[in-house]
Amino acid sequence: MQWASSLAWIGRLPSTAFSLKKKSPGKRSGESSRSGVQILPGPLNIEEKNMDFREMVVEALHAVLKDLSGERIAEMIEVPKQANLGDYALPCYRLSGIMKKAPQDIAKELKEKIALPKGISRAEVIGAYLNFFVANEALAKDVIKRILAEKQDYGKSDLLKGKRIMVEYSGPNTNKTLHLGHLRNQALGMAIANLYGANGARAIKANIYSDRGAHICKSMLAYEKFGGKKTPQGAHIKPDKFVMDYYVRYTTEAEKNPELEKEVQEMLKKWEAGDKKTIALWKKMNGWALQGIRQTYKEFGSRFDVEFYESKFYDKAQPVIELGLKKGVFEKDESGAIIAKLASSGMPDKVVMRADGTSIYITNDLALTKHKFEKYRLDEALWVVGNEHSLYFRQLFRIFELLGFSWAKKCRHMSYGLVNLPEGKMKSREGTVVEADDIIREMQGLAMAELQKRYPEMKKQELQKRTRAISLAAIKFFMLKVDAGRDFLFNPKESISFEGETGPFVQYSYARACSILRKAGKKAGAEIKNANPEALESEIEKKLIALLDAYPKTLQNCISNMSLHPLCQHLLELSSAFNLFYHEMPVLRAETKELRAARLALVKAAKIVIASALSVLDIEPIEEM
RNA sequence: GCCCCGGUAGUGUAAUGGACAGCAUAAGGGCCUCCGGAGCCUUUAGUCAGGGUUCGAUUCCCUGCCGGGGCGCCA
Repeated sequence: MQWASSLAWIGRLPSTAFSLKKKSPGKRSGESSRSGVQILPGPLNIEEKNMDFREMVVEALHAVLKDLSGERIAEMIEVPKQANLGDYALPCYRLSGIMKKAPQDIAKELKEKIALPKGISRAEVIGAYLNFFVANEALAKDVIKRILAEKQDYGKSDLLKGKRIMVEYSGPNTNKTLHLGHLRNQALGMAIANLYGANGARAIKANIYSDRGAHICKSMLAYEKFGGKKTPQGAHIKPDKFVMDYYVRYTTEAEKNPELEKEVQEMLKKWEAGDKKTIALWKKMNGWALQGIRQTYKEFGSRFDVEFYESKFYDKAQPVIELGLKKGVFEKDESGAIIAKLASSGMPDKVVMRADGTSIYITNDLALTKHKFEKYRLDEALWVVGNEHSLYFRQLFRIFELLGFSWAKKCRHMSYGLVNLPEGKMKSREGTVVEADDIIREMQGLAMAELQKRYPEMKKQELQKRTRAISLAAIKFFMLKVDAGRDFLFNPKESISFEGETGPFVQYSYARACSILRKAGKKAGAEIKNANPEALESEIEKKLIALLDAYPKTLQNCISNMSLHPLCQHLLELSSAFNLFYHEMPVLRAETKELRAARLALVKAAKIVIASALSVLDIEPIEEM
């Protein structure tokens, strides 16, 4: 949404390595001469090799619309929403503004003058659109051959080649268990890192443990007062949950006794001073929390290449603070607190260090971000953090700019909305939090029940393996299929029902494809190798092929918009199209040997693309459901 | 008070300013001697209100209404 225009160095993607770009250097879209656009019948000398159909259409149009740059034309080309309207279309409305003619007439004139390249079977005027139809055979052959040759690499690019991008996500507090919102965060973090990785970047997955500060002292204080010598092991409670119980205890006690707040501040001071007893308590409780949180990461499949701890960075900010004071970016106010003055940037001021000299959250980021860029030589740092912190990040990034750090412009906040539940709101500071562990367990239970119903004889090990894959797919896909910037409603029952727009639905389609290939027997490999995809002529097959063809474009769309949901939507369409194909078109018992081979090749291609897309989303494709 | 973000069928959601606003669920009607029915086909139903820009607005601008979030020592 508001971060859509980010990633400056990615910028607007050129329309698929458009080859005419070189021929019109420096000509920016929009400045092409208003008056002199004419339709000229032109000689056509289009090389067909290594050019996709879109480029062919653009070049053919460029030949008759010489006054418009190829880029400009490429911008105007659309893909019709209805398949029966063709594969590419040129809306002529904008041309009518330039050429002072009715758009319908322009479309007609273009149709007459244009020379169709091979591979484009026909052009048709429909309303004010000139629609192009790719020859079925050509598209089928091209797409399927390409997928079978490139395998998992199909659709991936080297757009981000050489870029080092750090994706920081999860960021748990070590006084609480992970909650439902963390699952969205982690699904997004892993998927965006995978997406960058698939397009050539070195994507570094990073975590920051917020393991010190006033909030941590609260659970420590409660344990000190009420915990005695209890341990998670003794109490048979998951260790992070055990720690959180004391945090909750603090909150209820503090309502009765506001004096506790002062004790917290005292404890924080002692902690920062390195008081032995306080540190020992902190180490003990923090160890418990980390142990429990990591267990949840393992369950959910969250992985990190680097782990940072606030406790190791909060006190490294002194040089940055001093630089800020020297440059006048920061000021000390009457109370002694250090303030970043941001009014001239149109933002509220921001306290960067408390009056008593202790650190707050931003103090850590001041030091850690510098460390990230210097040590990891990043081209971009991304923070996957909820959108309630968007002002915080605007302030943080602005401070970096004011301090004159060269990398200030390479910081991005990937924000996301709240996860709501049917029963009510999901907020981390209210009592109604839904714990990640509970959600995962609930989903596993439902997945397992479904599997046991279907396969009562299944062995325990296999059952557990599938349960895990399916339940995680249900959660992750549900989290990723909607626009990250928006709040959305997570409906456990719906995602568990395995009907509709769900991860398991996609997995099921994949399993069906695998099943066909398995049953095709040993000769299938040879059949596919020698297959002639041009035999695929039905509308159903064509639709499926078109979606396979559009996959690379969807991936690029995801990168330029920093979003994952278009990929999920594409995957749903692809799965639906595959299921329809599966239902209507016999493969193993196809009418002819040629058709059988061609359809096997199509199934293989669909299988490859589904698996590849799922792996970007960090969802496991399974051969059997 | 100021700032940011939302408002699309009963419900959940999609749509670089373009064709008939897609999809899923729910509700109704169909399809298993046939490669896995966790599937497929089909019917009903929607852009908060009012202005503006545009050939064209769910999309951009303004106003209002409703909802969410944020605003110097909480993460």
